[in-house]
Formats: sequence, structure tokens, C-alpha cells
Amino acid sequence: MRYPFTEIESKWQKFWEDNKTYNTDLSKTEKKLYTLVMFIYPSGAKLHIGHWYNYGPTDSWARFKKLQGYNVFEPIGYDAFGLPAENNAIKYGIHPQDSTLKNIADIREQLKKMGCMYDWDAELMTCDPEYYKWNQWIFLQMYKRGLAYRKNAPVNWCPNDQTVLANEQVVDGCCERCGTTVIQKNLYQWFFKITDYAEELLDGHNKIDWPHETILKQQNWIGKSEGAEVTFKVVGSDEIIKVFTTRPDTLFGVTYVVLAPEHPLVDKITKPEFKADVDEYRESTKKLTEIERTSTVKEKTGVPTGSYAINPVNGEKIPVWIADYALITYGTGCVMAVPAHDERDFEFATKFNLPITKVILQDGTNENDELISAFTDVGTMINSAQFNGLRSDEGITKVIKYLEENNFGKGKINYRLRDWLISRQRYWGTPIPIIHCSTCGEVPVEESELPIELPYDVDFKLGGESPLARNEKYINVKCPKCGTAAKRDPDTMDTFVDSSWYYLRFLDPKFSTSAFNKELANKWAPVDMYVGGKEHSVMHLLYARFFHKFLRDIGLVNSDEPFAKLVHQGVITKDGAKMSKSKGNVVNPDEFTSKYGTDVFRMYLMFMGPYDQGGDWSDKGISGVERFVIRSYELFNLYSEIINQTSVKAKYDISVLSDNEKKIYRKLNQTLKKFGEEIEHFRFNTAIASLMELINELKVLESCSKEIQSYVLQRFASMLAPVAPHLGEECWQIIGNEKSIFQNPVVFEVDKDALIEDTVNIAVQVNGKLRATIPAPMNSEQDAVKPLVFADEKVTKFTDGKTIVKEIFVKNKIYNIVVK
RNA sequence: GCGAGAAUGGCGGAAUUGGUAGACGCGCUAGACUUAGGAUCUAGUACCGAGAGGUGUCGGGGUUCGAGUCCCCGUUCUCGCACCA
Repeated sequence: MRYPFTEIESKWQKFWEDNKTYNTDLSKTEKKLYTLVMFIYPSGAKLHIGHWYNYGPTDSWARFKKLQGYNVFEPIGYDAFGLPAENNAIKYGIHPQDSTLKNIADIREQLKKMGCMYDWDAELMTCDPEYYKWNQWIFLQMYKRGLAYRKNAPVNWCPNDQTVLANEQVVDGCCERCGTTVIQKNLYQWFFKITDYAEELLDGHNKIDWPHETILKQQNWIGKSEGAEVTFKVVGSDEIIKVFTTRPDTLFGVTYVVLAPEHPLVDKITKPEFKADVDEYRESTKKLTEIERTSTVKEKTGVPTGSYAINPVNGEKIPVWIADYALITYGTGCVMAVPAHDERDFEFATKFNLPITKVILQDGTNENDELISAFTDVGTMINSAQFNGLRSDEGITKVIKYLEENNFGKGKINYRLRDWLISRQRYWGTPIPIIHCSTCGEVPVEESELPIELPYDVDFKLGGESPLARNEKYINVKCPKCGTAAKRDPDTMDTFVDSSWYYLRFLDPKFSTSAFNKELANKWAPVDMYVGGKEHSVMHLLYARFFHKFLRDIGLVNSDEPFAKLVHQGVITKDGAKMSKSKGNVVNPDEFTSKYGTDVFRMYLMFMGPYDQGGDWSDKGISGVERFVIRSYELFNLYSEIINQTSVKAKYDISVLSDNEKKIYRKLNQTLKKFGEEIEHFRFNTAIASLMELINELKVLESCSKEIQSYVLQRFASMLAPVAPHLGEECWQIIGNEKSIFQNPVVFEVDKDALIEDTVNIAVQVNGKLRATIPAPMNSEQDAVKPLVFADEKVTKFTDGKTIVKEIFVKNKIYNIVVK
């Protein structure tokens, strides 16, 4: 028999849509389960294997939970703003709005063919003014509280995309999107003050069930380090240099100070006779790309400023240099250099012949031993006045205390995390709701004026400024305060703003008088299960956590974290390489869905291997899954006459069943248990393997009573339904049910009494080597098993004539005899 | 350089707390059926060996009655971060 997947799949897709099978009643919060897959970035019209791999298995998990009786909410939406649509417009002249809406329409159709249980009434897209209106509203709430602010700052600029990038979007010194080398530029930009939440973003990691590596990445990104801020006075000047150090215990070993070349103090303290060299050096570092500058293999460079500073703890006069190994973006932009105990300072001091003073003595060495490299570990403090003799790790707190008592500095915690730059000089994004007035300055738009809609007619060509700046009608407005001519902020927001709170918007998208329904958000947030790629470990997942905490602080949600549990799916590669249009190695899912159907393709993706591991694409094994699907379908057709479902009990007493019935009843329940546990933990490959194992044993059904046949098939269908939803529904119907299996999920219960086997095979080892397996009644004690063991000549062959030293017995598992 | 993870048949991959290594699937071999088909079914399939048996989870040590699993040393690969003071 052929498996008519085309008919079956379209039939059920229509059924689900007509009956709104998967619309969730959000007012019912009992057993609520909010499952979400990261929404779609509609940069093209075609879904690729990665999309299927992301959405299919996650949907199977959600379906499984629904069959377990959870009130599951699984929405879908489109992350619709962003650069690709606009780049496309520049290249081909298609308006971003037109191409995006077209893509979304195409994608929607493909998603429906995937057969996921999305609640289509909750669908959203971020380019909808009713959505981005609330981006603007949240922006204004942040602005009011000083968390959205504008400053002139050195920013990452992509010369190709002609826009500013967030630090997170710079990869290896290149634009994450187009690969062009990023340059530094000073611009007035809008920032969100995510740094205010640095400590809480770290703390919150304890409250969420996320992959360990993702939490580590975020911790690393936030980059908390504890130490001290120390003030150095500049000789013959009122200026002071503040440095951040994690090693206050080495303070007596400071032999020079380094400023970042961009540091504003450089102009003030550089001595006239050094000015030419300093300017030249600053010019040359400016020309370096991010990659060249941050390369660790690069030799250290720098020039002296001619000024000197005073080390507060010992009054020593030390030179002030500038060098590009001091980063303007970290700490204070100034470094106190301790060559004896820091590798970079050691390298620099050696190159420029600066003094090296040992202040931490390595255990087992002498003070006068020559240093051949920096000693950075813990040792004993020397040359450090009253601190001599202390262990350096203990010295840290003592020195900080001394600094504070004498007003030389203070203990300080520093973070690598920087504020989130959200301005983009591009069109296809959320307009920033600020008006610039020459007399009133920055004026926020009234909330009642929102949304500030994106005008349709704009000139997209690249010019280093936002396309919106060239739209006279949009840009020229009257100042809401004084009424004089003013201009709108011409920039748009980073698209990561859109994705930072969309999971809340799903909770009642039609409720347009606020960003989201607060009452429902408090009942349904956080998202219980969130699934998406590892590439979002830092950016999206950190920003969303920040937003959630902010929304909590203004009283809109009562939870601390947006995503309680997080799972990353792996990446599907092709011949070891990431699939991409430019490489031309994209595998088209249609090729397989048209040949095998959706269910087979979805199941094969799940069966390939561990979900979080992904893997290299090969269709080699797909026929195995196809065979399983056909065999299942045939099986149900074989028993299609079993329609008397009412006689099926919830469980049976196995002692009254025939041997075959008992065997299959037990196997079925064992499979239910195994399958459930595997799906629960996203181990789809082994879950499906357990179904295949079961079907391999279903031949004995022939000799079972109708009741048992019915019992087994019902439950088999309930396991098929999550992993092959169309097939599951069809099989459920074949055995006489009218409703969708997902509408009356009752059959996912394991009969625990049936799980235990009567007999077990005990492995008999002699000196740890397997010599025989002996069947014995379940839970037999050693005394009962022993005679069986020594009656087996496969065992005695190895024990006869030897002395038995020891016998180890593990119930139902092992009998190990140690002989000499 | 720092951090995280991984390495099991011809292939994808299975193996509760250490307890019968190779589940399930692909492929392969043989057979059955046959309107000769890349369909289906049955049996087999880690390696060496005729067999008894031996050897096997990247390499080398160790703990243990027993190690894919735990500990130490090393190799290779993947992924993050990378002059963060």
C-alpha cells in the first residue's frame, strides 16, 4: 500500500485550521505551558532546513505536552525589520515593506504546511505600526528614567552597510552581516543603559534553567571583575589619572602609567616637545583596523607623553605613556603598569627599557633572581612597605582598605558590558520618538502621538545618514514645546529592540491600548520553554532579559526573567560547512517534503541525532523513517475494523492476559514510559527509536483480543501524533475516533504495574569477563542465583580448579566471580 | 593565550547511580516471493579466528571485582572569548 501523504496532510491541515484546534484560551491558566521558538527573520521567501530543524522538533515537544493535558500556547511571529530587506531595496529597487510583506505571506503558507500547532490568531509582525508603536513607548519609558540617553561616542561603523553596529554585531572586527572591516567613528547616538542591570543580569542566572555554556558566555560578556580604582596625580598639573586594577596588591610595583591614545587627558598632559610624536602615534593607531589593533600577536607600541605621575602609595615619580594596548572602552581607559606581574606590561617595559620592580615573590625563589617573564600568581608581598610578608591574595583587601583610608582610591567593581547602542542610520526599523529643537534640545514625542509611523516614500541610497533624514515631510516638524521649526531624530532602532519583548506581545496582541496585557503576562510569563540558536546566546537573550527586568521595574510584569527554560537546537551543515546562499550549498526542504511528505521529513530531522548537536546533512537514512511511517499506516489499516473503543479500559491486570497479550501490553507500556522521558528532554532520536522497536514487535497483535489490540493501537497513535502529527491524526481516525487526537488527550498514561519483567538475564562474569547470561526470576537473591550460575558449564569451565576469591552480586544485573 | 564541548562499527548514532558496548536506522551479505523491481519479507552483520577463544569505545597511565562512563597525562577536532588592566 502506498502512503497517500499529500491527501492526508492537506486534509488535517485544513481540519486544524477550520476547527481552530490549536487556538489557546489564555484565560485558562491551569497547567499553562508557554512554549516558544525564536520568531522568524523573513529575509527571504523560502524556509530552509534550519527553520524546519528549529520548528518541527520543538512543535513535537509542544504536541507531546498537549497530549499530556497541558494548556499549551505556541505562537509564531515575524522579526520583520532589519538590514537585509533594505539592502535588497537598494539593490533591486523593491520597497522593504513590499518585499517583507510578500516574504511573510509566503513563509506563512510554508509554515502551515509544516503542520505545527501554532495559534494563528496570535500571529504578529514587528513592522506593524501597532507593534513598533510600543517599541517607541518603551523607549519613552526608558527615556523618562534616564535609561535611554544620547551621547557622542566612538562607535563601530560599517562602511559598507553605512551604519553603526552594536559591539555584539562586530565579529572579528568585521560587520556581522556583510563581513566588511568595521571602523571607529564618533557620532551622537542613542544608548540603552543596560549597564545599570549588569549585576542583576549576573544574579538572574541562578534563577533560570539554561544551558551552562550559554550562561558562561553571558557571564563572560558582562565581564565582572573586582578590584580598585586608584588615583595618580600628574606632576606639575591639577590633572589626575584614575586607573582600574584587579591587582591592588601590586601597587608598589607600578613603574609607569599608560593612557589609551584616544583618552581626553592626553591633550592636556602631553609636554610640547613630545606633542609631535604623540599626535603621530594617535594618527597611526586610528588608522589601524579593529582586528589589527586587538591582535594579541602584535608587538606592543607606544610613546611617552613627557609627563609624570605620582604613585600614591610610595610617592614615586613614574612616566606617563600612551599605548594602544590600553583600551578606551574598558575601565577608565588608563592602566597602571606593573611589569613584574603582568605579561603585557612586562613585554612593554622590556621593549622600551622601563624599570621592572618585583613586589610579589614567587614561592621557592629569591628576591634577586632574575625575572624572565611576569609572575602573575599568588606569592609573598615584598618591597611594599607595611604590607611586606603578606600573601598577595590577602594583601588585596588590605591595600584597598589603606587606599580608602588615605583617599588614594577605593574598591571598585568593573564590568566589560557596555551600554547598548540602539541608533541605526537606516530606514527599515522603528523610528526614534524624539524631536530635536534648537532651543529646547531633545524633546520626547507625546505618548498620545504614537506611533510615529515610518513614511513609505523614501530615498534608500546610501549616504552615511539615515534615509529618513532626506524625507522632508517626515523630518521637519514643529517643536512640541516651543512650536518653532524642529527636526525628528532621523535614526531608527536596532531590530534587537523588537525582539526584546515580543514574547509578551503574543499574550493578547489585539489589546492595542497597551504594549501587552499585564494581567495575562503575569499569568503566562515567563516563557516556559524557549528554543533557538546558540548564535543568540549573548545579544538577543541578554537584551530580552534586560527588557524584562526593566518592564518589571515599571510594574508591567511581576517575574524577573523572560525565559525559564532554554534549549538550543544544533546547526545542520552541508559537507561540514554552514549552508548559505552565497556558498550555494543550501538544501531545499521541498525536495524531500514533496517526495516523502512533511511527517517523514520532520521525523527524519528528529531521528538524525541529538537535537542540540545538529549534524551534517545527508538524506541517507530517510528511507528508514519512511518505512516506519508506511508500516504504521498499514498497521492501522489492518485493524481499521476495531471501532468499539468504549470497551477499552485504562489499564489491565496482566495476570489474566495471555502470554502474547502480556508481552505486548508490557512492551507498550515500557515504550510509553521511555518515549515520554525522551521527548520531555528533547531526545527525539531515541524517542523515535523506541517507537521503531515497538512496531517491530507488533506482529503478536494478531493473536490478541480486540480489547488489547484497541488498547495498544490507541496508545501507539498517541505516540505517533507528536512526532508525525498528520499520520497520528489519521491513524486515530482509522481506529474509529472522530475528533482530533489533540482534542481529547487521554491515553498518555503509563501502567506502572506492567513495566516489571518476570525474568531477567543476569550477566555472569569470571574475573570481569562475560562468560554466560542466565535467566532468573526478577529480584532473585544471590542464594537463589548461585546454583544456577555454577550449574552452567560455560562458567564452571573457567572456575574449575581455581580458588574463588570473591563473588560480587548485583541484583538483576551481574554475578561476578573472582578466581585465582 | 583563556574558556566550553567532543572523539564509540563501513555511516548517523544508542548505552540510569561505574554493571551484558554497539539499541534504532542506513548500508552491506545471503535467502524467499516475483508480472525481474532501487518494492516487500526472513536471517546475518564490531574486529581477528575454522573453532575454542582472543581483541575492542582517540593514545598512555591509574582507581575498581568490574571503566565508553571516574581520576591524571597527552593527541586531534568543534565552538565561544580574545591586549578586559
